[in-house]
Amino acid sequence: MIARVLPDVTGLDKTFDYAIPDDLRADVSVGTIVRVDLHGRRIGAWVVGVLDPTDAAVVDLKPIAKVTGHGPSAELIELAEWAHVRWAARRIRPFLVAASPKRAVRNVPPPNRRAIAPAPSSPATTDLLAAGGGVLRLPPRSDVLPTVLSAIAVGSTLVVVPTVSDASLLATRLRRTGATVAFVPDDWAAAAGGVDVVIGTRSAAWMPCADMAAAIVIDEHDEALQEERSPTWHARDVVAERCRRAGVPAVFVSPIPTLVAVEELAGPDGPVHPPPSRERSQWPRVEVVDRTDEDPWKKSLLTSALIERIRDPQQRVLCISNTTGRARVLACRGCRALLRCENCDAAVGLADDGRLACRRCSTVRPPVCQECGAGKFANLRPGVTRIQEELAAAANRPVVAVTGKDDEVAARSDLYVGTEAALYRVGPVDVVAFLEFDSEMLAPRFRASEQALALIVRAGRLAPTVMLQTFNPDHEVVRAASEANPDIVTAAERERRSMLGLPPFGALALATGAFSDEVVSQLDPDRVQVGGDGDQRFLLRSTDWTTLGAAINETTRPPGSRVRVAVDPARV
DNA sequence: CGGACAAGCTGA
DNA sequence: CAGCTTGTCCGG
Repeated sequence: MIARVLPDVTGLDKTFDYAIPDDLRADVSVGTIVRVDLHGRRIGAWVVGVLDPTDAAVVDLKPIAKVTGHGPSAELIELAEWAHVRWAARRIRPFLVAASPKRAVRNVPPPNRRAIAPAPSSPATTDLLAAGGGVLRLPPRSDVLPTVLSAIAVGSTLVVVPTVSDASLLATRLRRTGATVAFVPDDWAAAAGGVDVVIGTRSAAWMPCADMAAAIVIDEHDEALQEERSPTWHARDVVAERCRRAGVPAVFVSPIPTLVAVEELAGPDGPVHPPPSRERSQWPRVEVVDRTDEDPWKKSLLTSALIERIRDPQQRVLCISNTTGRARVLACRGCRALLRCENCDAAVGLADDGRLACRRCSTVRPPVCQECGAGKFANLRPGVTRIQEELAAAANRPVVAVTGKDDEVAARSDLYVGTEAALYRVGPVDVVAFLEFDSEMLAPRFRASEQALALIVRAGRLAPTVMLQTFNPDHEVVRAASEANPDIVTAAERERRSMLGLPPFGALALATGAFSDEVVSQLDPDRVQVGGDGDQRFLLRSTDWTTLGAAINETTRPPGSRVRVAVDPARV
């Protein structure tokens, strides 16, 4: 027999045929990780096909040198081939690396499943699984354990969770119920053998799950589910396609399902959710501080409502302020309106030439207020140090600045200030206050609304009360959060994106880096529309992901080019 | 990717 | 023309 092999070598995306020696015959099948001699060196490789000798024209084949161990199943190799078009990856290798064990796995243990399945406790999940899967909307402060237990009742379940800490916490709780758990990628072998639950972060989408009967993606809206390096694959989409191919139901759980999930993964009736009163009870209390009555250029970010909170020594408060690397937010001195793009409604900043420029759609207009025609503006964005000083003075207690670099917040305090990264560094508090929520909500990115709502969800898990200081109290994000009704954002997003042909109504990619212009010029204009977005920065649009990915993969890269293609970028 | 080999450049 | 660099090709 002959093994067709893909080398685990960067820059070599080509298959080679090797003879399978008789003594290795039983150990070699599609997915096996082997070592072979190629061009004078011994390299690792995946077996991607096993052929009959009559199929191969070549006679003189070298033998496989050694069998390293088990690797991704044939189904996952096919999924990798799909993903390489879906995310316009030049090579299949990164996906096979994601699907392979970190260390050689010689033996796969026998199945280890709990004899009696734990009682299902989420009827909604049971119904969704029976209906072939869908989207389950569970409020921020609810527990996902019943959902996973209901899935286990059906059979082996693959569970994807955005963060390591949440995944290991859930794994521990699942073990306590008596379920057998493989925490991947560490327990790759156990997962391949067969357990009740295979659980892990993003990469779990590529992990083995013997006799998979269901898959659950937790916090489908979370950006951590997308790989930030190219290829920018998204665990939600990988799991959806994997389950579709396997004929297995998948449930996507989130307090705020993305428009992509609602349109593509939910049933015709949309996401399944608890009755509004119950959903509302597990959302944080959202306190909207309307700043439109203030003088935006005179007043600091400390509103009277906030000062009242931080002066209360019983209250642990985390203040979130975005100061670094953000577009400036301007307000009109005449009518106090926030300056917005006339084309797409995003907040606009002052460009170097003195005109107003939108970073979302690149529309430029003269420095004139869209509401009253005045030409004088106030910059609404002070620095973080000043905020810290102001907070300390107003609260009359020390303020800890949570900076990006500290792993742990050193000083124990009850009053913190930081950027949104602080939401992942500070423990439970009483209040999370977004000092300038407009910079999140109106950020010049097409997913800004969903991302702003995600911040409220994150904050709502740290604190029972979330404060939003805003000049736009009627904005869809503010209303959705206060009313605990994510449909408000979904409806607005659906209208906007279907009009602009943005995902899920079209395919989008961002090409950056040296020689991007040369690569982009090769794209077939009938299939891909190219928009310039600055020097060596191009937005690529198409009708669907397959067309876009195939067209990008057909391009050739000139030597020395460092072109990065981000398909379905989270932040443009 | 990395080895092999060819073609091009340099200096004595 | 040896000795070195640079570029292109190819591997089973």
